Amino acid sequence: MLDPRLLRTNLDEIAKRLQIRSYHLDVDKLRSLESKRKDIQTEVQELQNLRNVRSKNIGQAKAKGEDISQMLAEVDTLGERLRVVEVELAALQEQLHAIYLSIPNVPHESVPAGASEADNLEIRRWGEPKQFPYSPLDHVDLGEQGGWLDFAAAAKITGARFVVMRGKIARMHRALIQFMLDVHTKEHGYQEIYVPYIVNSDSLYGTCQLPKFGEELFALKGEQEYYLIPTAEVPVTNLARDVIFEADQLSIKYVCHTPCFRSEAGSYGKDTRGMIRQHQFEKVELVQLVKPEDSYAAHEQLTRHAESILQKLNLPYRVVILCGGDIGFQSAKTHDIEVWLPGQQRYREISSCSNFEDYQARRLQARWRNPTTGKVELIHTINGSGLAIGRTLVAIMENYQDEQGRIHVPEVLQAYMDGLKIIE
RNA sequence: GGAGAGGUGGCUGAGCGGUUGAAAGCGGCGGUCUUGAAAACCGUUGAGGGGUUUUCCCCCUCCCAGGGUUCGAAUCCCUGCCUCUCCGCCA
Repeated sequence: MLDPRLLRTNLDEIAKRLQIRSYHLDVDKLRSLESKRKDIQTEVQELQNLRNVRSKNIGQAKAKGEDISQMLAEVDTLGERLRVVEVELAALQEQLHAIYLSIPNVPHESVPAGASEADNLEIRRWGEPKQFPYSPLDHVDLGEQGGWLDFAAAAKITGARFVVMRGKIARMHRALIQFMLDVHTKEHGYQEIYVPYIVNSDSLYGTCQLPKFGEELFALKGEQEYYLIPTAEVPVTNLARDVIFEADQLSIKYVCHTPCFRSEAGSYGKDTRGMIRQHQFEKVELVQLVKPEDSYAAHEQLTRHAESILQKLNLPYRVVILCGGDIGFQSAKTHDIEVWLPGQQRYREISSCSNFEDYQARRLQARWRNPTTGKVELIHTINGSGLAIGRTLVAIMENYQDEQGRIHVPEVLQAYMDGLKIIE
């Protein structure tokens, strides 16, 4: 959520900056609602004040043993009038709040304009896509041929967009999780954290999956309103909800492996083949909670941390800045890391690293005590995948295949697989 | 699942329905004292919002959450959530 005070004072400028993501802010409507709000709120507060003063007087008179029936009569109609305007104010504030929740974050000045993926700005490339002397297979063919990936079995057990993995590939999938957690904890200074995979709706509002993106979530049946997490971002970032940090506690760096569950509503017909887009997948997530002044340096650093995994696995990739039309709702700036997939002959997203500035923190009421101002202020939140496990497995299978359909194990993973060099 | 107890400020912990946003203690911050530190003493110390072109002041809201009773609720009544103790069950 954006700062309501800023929306009041700098409305035109915010509207202008939101145009970069092709978002139209109804400035006139907001202005008129705000001025109505101000009038009614003033009236409510004046009436409340009157009530408080009179009630206090009644109390004092009663204590002295005076007759209070006259005073009670005076206060008679006040409550009714107050109730009416209070209801009116609540309705108005709810309306305003709903609008505030529907306004996306203001993009950082370095975010390029653009309508779609095609306008994203490539900022660097690492590694060279390998030239195969034959036509390389994609992971689906490789996986089914080797008996490692079984989409039919998953479809029987559950349905579309699930997978069953077997044998050494299942083992490598597990190894990837251990490997990434080790790198981020030992080399990058993240604290490993284990969290619930089921969350309540407060948490989803906190990180802005609700109310706008509820159709992406799997809700659980039962007495409680519970949801499966779509990403570790939800439970991990919500650790900061309603917390006021001391300056010396920041920055906080968490790394967390969880499964992720996404309904993928609205992506019908997209990536229907293979493991690229599943309802259930594993991810190692990086989350940083930082002081505002540190957030862009931290965002860059976190992106590099995610990249380092691909470098260690020797997988070619590129990094792009998402343009205004492609950037996520709550993000001020997002780097996508895209890995080279020989089976598709193109770069595909394997990590998305975003700086939300104070947009999430405002919803979460995640704050810190700023010693220079002496005030309680919002922190900045940053997160990114480090990396998506399923897609990493796909990238390894496709990049490390040989002509016999075998998969060579990347060197850094061999220690996690009893020294195994080739999966066949 | 059954039976009890409880949720108050950074922490501990008071709080007959009426100057209680909340006693007291601890902690934090500032000061006095000291060569320095400790101790002692003095002062100060919650959050959110609105008004006011505003380092001054005024007002409103918040004592788990949501409803209700009342002129007036931290205090009374309902519902929910959470925590603790005991019993049962269980990976």
